[in-house]
Amino acid sequence: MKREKNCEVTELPIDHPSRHRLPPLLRECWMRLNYTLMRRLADLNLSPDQYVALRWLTEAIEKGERGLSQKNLCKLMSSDPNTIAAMMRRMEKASLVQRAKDPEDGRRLVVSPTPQGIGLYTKASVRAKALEDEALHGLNRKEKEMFLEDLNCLARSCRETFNAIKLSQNS
Amino acid sequence: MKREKNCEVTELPIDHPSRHRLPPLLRECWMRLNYTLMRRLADLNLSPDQYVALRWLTEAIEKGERGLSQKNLCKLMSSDPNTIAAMMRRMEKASLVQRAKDPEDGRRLVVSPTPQGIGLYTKASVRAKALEDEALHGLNRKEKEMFLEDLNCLARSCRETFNAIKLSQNS
DNA sequence: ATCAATTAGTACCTGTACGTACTTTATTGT
DNA sequence: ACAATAAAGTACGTACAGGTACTAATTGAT
Repeated sequence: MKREKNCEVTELPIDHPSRHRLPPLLRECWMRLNYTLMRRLADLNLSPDQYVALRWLTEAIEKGERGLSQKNLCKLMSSDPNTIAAMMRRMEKASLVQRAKDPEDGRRLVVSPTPQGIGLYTKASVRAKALEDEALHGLNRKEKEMFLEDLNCLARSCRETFNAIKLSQNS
Repeated sequence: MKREKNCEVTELPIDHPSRHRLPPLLRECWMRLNYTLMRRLADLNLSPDQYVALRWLTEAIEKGERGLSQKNLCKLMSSDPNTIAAMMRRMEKASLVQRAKDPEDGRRLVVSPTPQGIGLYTKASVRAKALEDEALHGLNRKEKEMFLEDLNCLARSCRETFNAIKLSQNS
């Protein structure tokens, strides 16, 4: 039965401009969704990012590949070599993944999930999928489909501006 | 004239499941949009998060308030007290904001932007808005409107699950 | 009026995002 | 064949995300 006594700012007014602007909405969705998943995976000692990495690695194994290079993980996770390297080091220490030099290319480290890592991924994926459904429960099937379509379109635009920057850096 | 010789994984296949799943799409949009803004604000020595903070602070001043408490900033930015405190400390050192004890409540620190901070925000906001338009250029006016509507709905769901977790923590 | 509970903020920790500068291994142009 | 280039990782630094544990100020219940 708690009340805000000195209610400075609690909720955004329904007509606040931020309700119609992309960056604040996107930020809020991502932050809260990520935070919620973090809390729901906390007992597994798995962060959302580590979960995503395990997903890509497990799928690669299922497709019959030996694993993924860290570079590949960077691209798939829209991340950065440094970030991935640090994460893989932690995950290797936690026995969730293994790393081995690629015999075909001595520069590459091929990362693969351990059985333990795959098991953890399986457990976590149930919760992650449930959360996704909860987040989208306000939209009906048709709306959901269109929304994801638009989001995909947005992702494409973001990829383009992103690539434009990345290319201009090597000049 | 660069080519990938050993093209392991470059682009996601057009029918990959990730193209229709919320978390990967949301992650990609947010990461890339944020990264792009970061690069475009780099010469101003302003991070995307600091830009967002300046936006809330400047708007508060324009509405005639003295500023915002750090707690308020937390809520508005869907962030965390620790994160905000550290950011405000950095921004105070950079003379972008001032902090003063609230005479009405000795616990609170009221943060307000300096003239310099407001000036920087004004410069940055032009670039931020341009980026937003670029990101959404693939959607027409009607689609854009509906998309933001749905995103708002998603944000509401995320707020609810988020609040559920926050409340259960104090029990 | 007092004392327990709540609230705002801090200190210090781990983990993620990304920058620059570097090593090692592969590839390419001549 | 060999020097220049490029690619994959790493080391180390700063900024953000959030945890626990703490201080100090305020509120509320008795």
